[in-house]
Amino acid sequence: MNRPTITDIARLLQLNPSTVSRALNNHPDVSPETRNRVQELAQELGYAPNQLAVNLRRRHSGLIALLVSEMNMFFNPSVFRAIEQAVYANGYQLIILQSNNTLSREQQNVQICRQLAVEGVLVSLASEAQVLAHFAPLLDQKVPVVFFDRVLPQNHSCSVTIDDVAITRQAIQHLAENGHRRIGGLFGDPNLTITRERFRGFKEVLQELDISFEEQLTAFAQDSQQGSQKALKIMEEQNISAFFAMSDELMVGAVQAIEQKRLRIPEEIAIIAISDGFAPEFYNPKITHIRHSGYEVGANAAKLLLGVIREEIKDPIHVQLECKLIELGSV
Amino acid sequence: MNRPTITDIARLLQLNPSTVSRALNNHPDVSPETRNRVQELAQELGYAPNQLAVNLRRRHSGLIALLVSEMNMFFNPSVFRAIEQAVYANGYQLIILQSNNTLSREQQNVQICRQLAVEGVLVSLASEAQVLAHFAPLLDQKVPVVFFDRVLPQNHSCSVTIDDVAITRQAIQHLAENGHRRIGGLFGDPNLTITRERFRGFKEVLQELDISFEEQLTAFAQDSQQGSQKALKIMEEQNISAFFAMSDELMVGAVQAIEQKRLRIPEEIAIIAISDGFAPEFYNPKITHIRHSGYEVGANAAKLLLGVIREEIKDPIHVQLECKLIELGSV
DNA sequence: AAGGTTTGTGCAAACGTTTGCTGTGGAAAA
DNA sequence: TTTTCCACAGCAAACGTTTGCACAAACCTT
Repeated sequence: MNRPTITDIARLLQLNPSTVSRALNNHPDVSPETRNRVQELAQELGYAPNQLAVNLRRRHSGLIALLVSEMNMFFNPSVFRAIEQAVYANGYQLIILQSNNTLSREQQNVQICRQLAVEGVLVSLASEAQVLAHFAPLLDQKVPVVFFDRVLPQNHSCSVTIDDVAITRQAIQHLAENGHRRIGGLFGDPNLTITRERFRGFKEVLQELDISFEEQLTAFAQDSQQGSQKALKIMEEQNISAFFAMSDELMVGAVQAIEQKRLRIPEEIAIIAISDGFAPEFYNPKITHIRHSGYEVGANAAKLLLGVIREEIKDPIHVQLECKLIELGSV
Repeated sequence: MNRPTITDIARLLQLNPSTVSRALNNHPDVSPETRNRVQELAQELGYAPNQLAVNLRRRHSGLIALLVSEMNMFFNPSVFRAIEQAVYANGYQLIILQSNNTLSREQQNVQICRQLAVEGVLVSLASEAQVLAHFAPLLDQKVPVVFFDRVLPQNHSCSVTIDDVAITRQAIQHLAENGHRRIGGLFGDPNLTITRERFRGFKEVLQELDISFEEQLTAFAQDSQQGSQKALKIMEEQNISAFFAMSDELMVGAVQAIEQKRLRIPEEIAIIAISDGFAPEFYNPKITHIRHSGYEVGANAAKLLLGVIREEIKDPIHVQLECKLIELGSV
């Protein structure tokens, strides 16, 4: 037999499908005897409800979507792990949609969310997205949306971020306390708010510390390889005693460049990064960093989303996570 | 108005829902004039088909499931990227289910696949899974399943793997050609077939090379940190001139240990690994490795699965990917 | 013993589509 | 003119559930 349905069970037991449905859902209206007969047969036939039909009838999908720019090995895996755990623990399924950092793909993904009637959406924006208009189809339908990590300031939904300026200040101050005054800065995609904010923080704190900001000591790079090249260039053309890397990817690039020049960390050049905490362990000495936990981000984003779905959260909440300085090596 | 349906459009245009459906699907039976009227109104109302209803009616879900043991930063991201791309390009949605390496969770995930009526399943087994019985509910319903990476030898579905013995031979031979005869071996979870095969290959090739196998030169570790500890122990207690690491994770662990002992690569100790190719770039000199491309694995697995779904592939195909030696530093 | 309440079950509609069949009007063919 | 055919649209069933309502039988009240 093909996959058995409620109707099959009803026919075999001379019952009405509705009774079978109630029996399977432990509805109090059905007699214990009938309930048992139904459940036993269901077990025997290996019955599993057709979730498609259930969802259609119940007008929800049990789906939560994760919209993410791309898979990368640094930040994402721990975010995913946290989200998947929370989503699973609450009986939802997670579907993952990538935008590859393009706006068009992000728009498509929003459409897909609508079509699948997802009940909530977690978003880390594509770098091309400079405005949130393309989320209107979801927001109009009151589909809960939570933005995390890569967000835009003007969003009216919940969000999970960190205080980029403060975190950068923390990093640079730590370098300054250790006597560094010529600090190279490695930054990511300048289209991202996180990049712009961290860059702004970088300039601000230098000013506070009475260090003049020199553009030639900074660089923007899209990936670790490019980061490595730009770090190399800075080291060759400028005189710096430390690097600040705004992400794991750029930290790796910087270390690569430093090792290529056969400089010792931290004696000849120091490095500090904003990091999820895993990659800094790869090296010896381990890299001092400000811990920006992807797991925490994911867990908080999921928690907010579930709160909004359950209507426990009515108004947008903007969570800013605390970030701690993790001293693993001297700088 | 709430999300508009086909029936809404039909009512507004004084048409039958079936005509609207056909118009939207460009069915030839509907006049160009009607088609235009329908499509214009649909556009105006922002109509998007309810995929739940479509799927129920069409008796398929448009879903492909990815069952994976856990998120880790090394192998998985590139596998995911490849799979997501292929799945998306073919109009399916990807849902991701983690087992956390437990059998019970993997069983649950199989049930979820059934309930959601997924049309295909890609599986990298949990380490606890020593038998494939729990996939019977899917296989009985003729749901296409493709196993990749972490597989069991007795599977009767398609699979994508590498020749673990051959690849290990390649690595060790390369070390031997460079004069290494005392080689430490770092291996992963011994419950996994890949681990056992690579370990077997390790022993076999040593024999072929007339090097006696010494158990104390090898270790099994679950993660990079444990790998690092065990590598340290081997270096301290034994006299070796090179390490073989069977995965990126263990390579990182080994390098960590080597750097901790302040040994130079490759002058004082060499290292070779089986790797996706990304992490070896972190270091300087870069790590020579056998390239086991996660992207290739994902792409091939997805291609096989789509082939089976489209019924282009009838009989189980077992793909064994070629792996190339990538010499980045001398060993 | 008549009325009221409870208990268990069935009926049918609904969720939003798709699709085989039927039916109509008009054009083309005889 | 009559027949044949075709283009177009509607009807209704189906996908597998859930659920409000109706209803019968059995059980309590007075």
